[in-house]
Amino acid sequence: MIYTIDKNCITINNTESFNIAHILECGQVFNYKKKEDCYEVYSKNKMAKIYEVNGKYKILTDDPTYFVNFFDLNTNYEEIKNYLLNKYPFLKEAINFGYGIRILNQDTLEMIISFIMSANNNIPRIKKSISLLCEKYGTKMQGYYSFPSLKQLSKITKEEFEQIGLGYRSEQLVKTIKLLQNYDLDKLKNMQESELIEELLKFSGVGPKVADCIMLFGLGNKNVFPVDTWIEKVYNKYFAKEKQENRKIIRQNLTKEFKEYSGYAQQYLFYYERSAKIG
DNA sequence: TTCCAGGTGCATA
DNA sequence: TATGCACATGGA
Repeated sequence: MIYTIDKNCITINNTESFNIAHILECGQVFNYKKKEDCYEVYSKNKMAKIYEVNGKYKILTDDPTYFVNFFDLNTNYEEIKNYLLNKYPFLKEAINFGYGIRILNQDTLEMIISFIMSANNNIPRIKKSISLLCEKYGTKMQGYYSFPSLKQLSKITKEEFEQIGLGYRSEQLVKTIKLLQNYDLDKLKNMQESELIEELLKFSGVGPKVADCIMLFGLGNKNVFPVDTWIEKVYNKYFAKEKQENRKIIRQNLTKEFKEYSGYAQQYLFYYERSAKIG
């Protein structure tokens, strides 16, 4: 166990597989802010402040149980990293670089909305739009705004989405939110993978890559390997005998190789590749 | 100014 | 089923 809980504080005692910068900046989550002395992470209508104190982390929150699950604190990441390192030596640099990554268990609705916004977009801009979305349409909490509920989302017009910089994704968002009315999101948690992908693809703005991200970050499915522009670069660098641009084939090959470790391997590689490129 | 970003939808063959 | 193009926007 890497953590202990005392009232409103979770203490991370072992930081070998918990680094808040790695966790937040590896592209799986957009709704957080870096403050002078801590990070603030927002999820649904909850918030946690993460402080680094004497080489440990203190996570302050009104709902420790929620954030224990959110940060996936009951999963042993040392085992996962050792498995990957032993089987795939070429991952060494990526895992050493992002040693403190954990795959977050995020809210399904929030992931659907956020990753529709992410298509053909860049991370700083996605973060900005989501921050504005919460400020304008979420509920005012103590010192922050909640992510808008489905009811709040359903009142947002296409034009209003455009005003927070969402461009042509605005219409897709309106369509998807309409489809989500009277929709049981919990049923997604009990579906088999192939059936689940088919179901997610019914949402406007959700293609194969966004569906994979929703499954990985919002439904706990580690068997998927989202292939975006960065992973395409990685694939052609480490795996491909000849240049492969068909992302469907890239995904097939990677999931076949990494199986239930796909999601983890994907995050280490994505974070390393993107960080190296943008400095 | 041009290129690129956690791609998708749609028309066409 | 596979391919190719249009699509808003802003940072680098």
